[in-house]
Amino acid sequence: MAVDELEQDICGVSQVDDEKIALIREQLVSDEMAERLAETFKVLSDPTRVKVVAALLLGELCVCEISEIVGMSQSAVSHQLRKLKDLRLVKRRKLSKMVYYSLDDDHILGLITQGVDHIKEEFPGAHGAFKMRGLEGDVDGLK
Amino acid sequence: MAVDELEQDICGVSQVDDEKIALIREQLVSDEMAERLAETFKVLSDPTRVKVVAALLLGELCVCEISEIVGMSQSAVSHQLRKLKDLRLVKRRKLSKMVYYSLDDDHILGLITQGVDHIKEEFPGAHGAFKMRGLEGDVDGLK
DNA sequence: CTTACATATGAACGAGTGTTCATATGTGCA
DNA sequence: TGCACATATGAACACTCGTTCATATGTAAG
Repeated sequence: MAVDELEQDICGVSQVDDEKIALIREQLVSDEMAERLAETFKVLSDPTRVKVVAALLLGELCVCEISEIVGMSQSAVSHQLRKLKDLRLVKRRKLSKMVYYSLDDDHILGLITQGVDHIKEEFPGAHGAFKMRGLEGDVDGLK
Repeated sequence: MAVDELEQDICGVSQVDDEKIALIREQLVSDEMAERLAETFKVLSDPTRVKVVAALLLGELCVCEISEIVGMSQSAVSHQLRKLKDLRLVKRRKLSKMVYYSLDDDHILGLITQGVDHIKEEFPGAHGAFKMRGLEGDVDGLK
């Protein structure tokens, strides 16, 4: 297309450049989609929540179990689980007094896996430096 | 295993429960990995940066082009590109005065795709409500 | 109705984030 | 050397976020 050939064009307000910009804007994600994507990634942008999600990759857990696993207060975990639930990363199952949490769909595993792969690519020689237990053994088998 | 059978155990400080917790902690991602994953997702947790990345999915672009496409000041875009570069989501190529940015590896496309799929799953009937231009046409073909 | 336990929630504090504005760096051209 | 342009950067502001603490809700047992 003409757009590809014009890639070397001077940046600024030339007419051809405006056409290229307009063409890309048409193909771009909508504002609403960009916002929803950002929200989804934001809920995974905290080490605590990543650990919670990683723990749930291994199976269903109740709040106090998660609390002990990630080494944080029950209140903090409950707050974070609410955010994970609001963005539909996890779902709840009540059983008497307890509430069991689990992953809502399997795109979550896909996200974590892509993230791990990206980090592996960043540091190709560091496969042994980081311990990625649960992400290259049992869980990878769940794919 | 015995761990699976004990899932109904009372939460708290019982000995069997402690064993289950210890077992999961062993399989869990390390603190360092959780932190690196969170960092990676954090850089995608802003709508502006998502749009920048989405634009770069369509090809290499210079700063002022990105600036016009996402409708933000050159300074703001430059700040964000720095964060994307620090986390190795994008790379630079200098050509005379201009600096061209492009995606660093193709796990980025994987992350965006997984995110979009997750959102589609959240709202199964809303495929037409959100416009995901560039993510179900040309770019999907790049997979 | 109490008591005990699991979980949820609201207020509040410190830490961090994204933008703007002004300015600096660096390149090409006259 | 001087100017114009593309990009980068530092300071500062309003705003958001994650945790803690105290307390509320809900459930089972005595």
